[in-house]
Amino acid sequence: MSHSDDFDNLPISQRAMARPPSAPMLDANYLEGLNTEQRDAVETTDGALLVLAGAGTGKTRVLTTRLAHILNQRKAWASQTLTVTFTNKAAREMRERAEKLIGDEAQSLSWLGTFHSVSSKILRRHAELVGLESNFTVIDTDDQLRLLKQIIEAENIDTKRWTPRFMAGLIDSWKNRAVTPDRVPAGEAHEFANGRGIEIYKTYQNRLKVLNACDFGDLLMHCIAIFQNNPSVLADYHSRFKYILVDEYQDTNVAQYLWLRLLAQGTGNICCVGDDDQSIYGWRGAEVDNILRFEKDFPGAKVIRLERNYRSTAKILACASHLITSNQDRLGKTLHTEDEDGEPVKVRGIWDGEAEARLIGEDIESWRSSGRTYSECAVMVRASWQMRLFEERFIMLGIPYKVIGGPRFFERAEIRDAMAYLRLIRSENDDLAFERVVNQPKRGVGAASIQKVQIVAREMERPLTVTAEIMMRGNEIRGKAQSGIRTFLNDLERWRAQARDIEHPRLMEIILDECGYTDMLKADKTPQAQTRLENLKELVRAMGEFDSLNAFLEHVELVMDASQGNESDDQVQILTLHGAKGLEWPLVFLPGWEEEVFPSKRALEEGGLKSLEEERRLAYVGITRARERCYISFVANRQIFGRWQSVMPSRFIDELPPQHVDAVSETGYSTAPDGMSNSGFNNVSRFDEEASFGGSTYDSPGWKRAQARRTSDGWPQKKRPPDIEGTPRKEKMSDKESGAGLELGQRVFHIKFGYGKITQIDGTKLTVDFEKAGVKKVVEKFVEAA
DNA sequence: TTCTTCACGCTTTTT
DNA sequence: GCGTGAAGAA
Repeated sequence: MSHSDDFDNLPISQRAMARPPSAPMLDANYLEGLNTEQRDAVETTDGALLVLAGAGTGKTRVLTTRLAHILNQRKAWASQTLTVTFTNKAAREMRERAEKLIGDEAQSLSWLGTFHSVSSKILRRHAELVGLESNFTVIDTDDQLRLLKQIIEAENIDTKRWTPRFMAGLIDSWKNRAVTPDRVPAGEAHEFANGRGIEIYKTYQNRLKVLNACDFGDLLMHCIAIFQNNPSVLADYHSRFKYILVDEYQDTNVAQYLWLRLLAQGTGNICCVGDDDQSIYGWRGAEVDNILRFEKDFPGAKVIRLERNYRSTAKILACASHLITSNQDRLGKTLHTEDEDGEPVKVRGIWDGEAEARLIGEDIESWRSSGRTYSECAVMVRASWQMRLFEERFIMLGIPYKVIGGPRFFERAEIRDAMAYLRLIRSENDDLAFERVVNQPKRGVGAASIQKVQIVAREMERPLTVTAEIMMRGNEIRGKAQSGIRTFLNDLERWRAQARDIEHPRLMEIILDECGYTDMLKADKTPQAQTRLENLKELVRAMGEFDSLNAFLEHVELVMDASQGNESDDQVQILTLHGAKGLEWPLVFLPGWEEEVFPSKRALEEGGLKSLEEERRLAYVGITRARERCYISFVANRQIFGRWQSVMPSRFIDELPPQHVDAVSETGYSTAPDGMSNSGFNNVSRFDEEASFGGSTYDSPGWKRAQARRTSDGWPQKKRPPDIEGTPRKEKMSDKESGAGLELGQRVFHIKFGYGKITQIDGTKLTVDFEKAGVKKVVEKFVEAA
């Protein structure tokens, strides 16, 4: 992105001219307004430093000010600092804020970016060291899955039983831990098709090399390999990077940790900023351990805690802090504020999801009519399926809203198709792109014909495009497929020629029109076709912002988010808790706090205690997003995947400090059937009387339908297909019988009852003395060592 | 080859 | 409840 690359590469004389001695020192007033700890974190520039920055303690400010301070103190040129973030958004924000502090010099922060973009930049300089060319492509998940599917099928393994997705997950988890094919632990090798996973991993890596491609994990893996095997290259980066800054350190995985450690060995000047209580990406390989172990990994490291919160009212903060103390694995911080108490956090029990959406809609309307704005409100859910209800309700009420983090622009099918055409123009080696669009739009080239070409291509070791051309000449393909491939190849040839003297956005239009894609969408009368056409127009527009086709393609591969405009619109934000990190609103709604929804059922089944703690951190993140008001709610009945279920309030609700909470029943929770306890919620709202309101109160159609589906025990019928033998599946907590490996007197954890000590063992039956309930209970399942 | 039908399975998300 | 993906039918 930045053009003025490295000062390091300039002769000293030119460096001096590039930056005259009279360059104004920044006013030191950028340090003003920082508290003692923040200032300490900014000024401790040398050595290893861990900044434990709690929610709302000014983390980004410290990071950017620190960067400015290093430059201002003339400790390094901008190009000698390395700053890594996780998302493009965070990188963009850092750059913008740095620009405000140091002006144009921020342009020279050429090593500020995501782990992946920095890695890709490094890798392009040394690609030959790992057998790639410097113009390698970065493939995304979709291409990755199709590639894996081919490989697994070629190995004659049933792709239904051993899905490419599962294999992709394994490869991902290996790459997250920087595990190369020859280092896969024996135990994990058996997880896929009786140990053939390693073979597939190897073949996959080889295929990538042939395609001159990388997946996202490879960007880091290859860098690590280069550093480890080429001391001179590493030494070069050691002298280059005088200061290293890392954002969101709690989200680093093992590979990223190794990457950082290799680079930090040089000067030892590394500053990591993070918050162990906000680590919510364990499921994609993040290791909280990295932050917990920091002082061991970097001996002599200093740790600074930022505990003064500038965001939330005292009551909101008290709720969040109290909740998170239920977690065992933490470094421990005590957030405090000098803000006023504010309103207590409101906890509401509601009849069902529709009533919940109605109520929140009303709250937002009254917030708005009291002179506040929609954009000051956010609804944060655990899973994206929960968003639908709110969207429907907001549409009905005419509340403007915006869903954050919906389907990504560059992941839409039509955009990916268009991109595939461009990739084929760029390089005839792009087999994945060829497969994607030979028959898109339909040219009568079916699976059978494509397979024919693939077989020959493999034998000749040539790309599909070239092979197809040769087969055409040899008349080896007949019928519809013949003419289809013929026109496809001719078109490609023509477009390639045109690419040389036509502006690339115009070329895109020509391709889409001539290949029949536009016509195909125009003929399609479904409403989606219209939006697809508009998306393609947007793509053409976006291409105009880049100098060349290559520049555009390279950008898209790493920065998969289209910058969305009109941020200034006054809209309520609907987003997932994961999407909310780093953001804040005056008014925050946290609906859906029910057991098995939040904490999510899958998380508990698969990850046990570790996941439960992560879910709790998610709750913590949610509450701490609120500045002024926080509304938590749960329902008695919820439709999940179209099935009605009675649900229990989330355990997290009972973990809130009662003195800071205002608990209310809004819609007859107290009269809920199916033996639901009323949990002390006795108020009755107007919805209870107004069954005609349109939602599903007691005698609404929705409720009747739900009743009809219920079996005699009050639970919905479930169709449970028999488990297929051999189906890969992680061990569920619910399948784990207790007793195995547990001893008398051992401290254990139970998903429902919490911590306790085993007082008696009788086969699989354990008698456990639970700390919380203060009761002895006999339990058979859901127990694990604490 | 393409159209139709049936079964499955389904957090979270970035790069 | 909905979209995907594979097997069978035209």
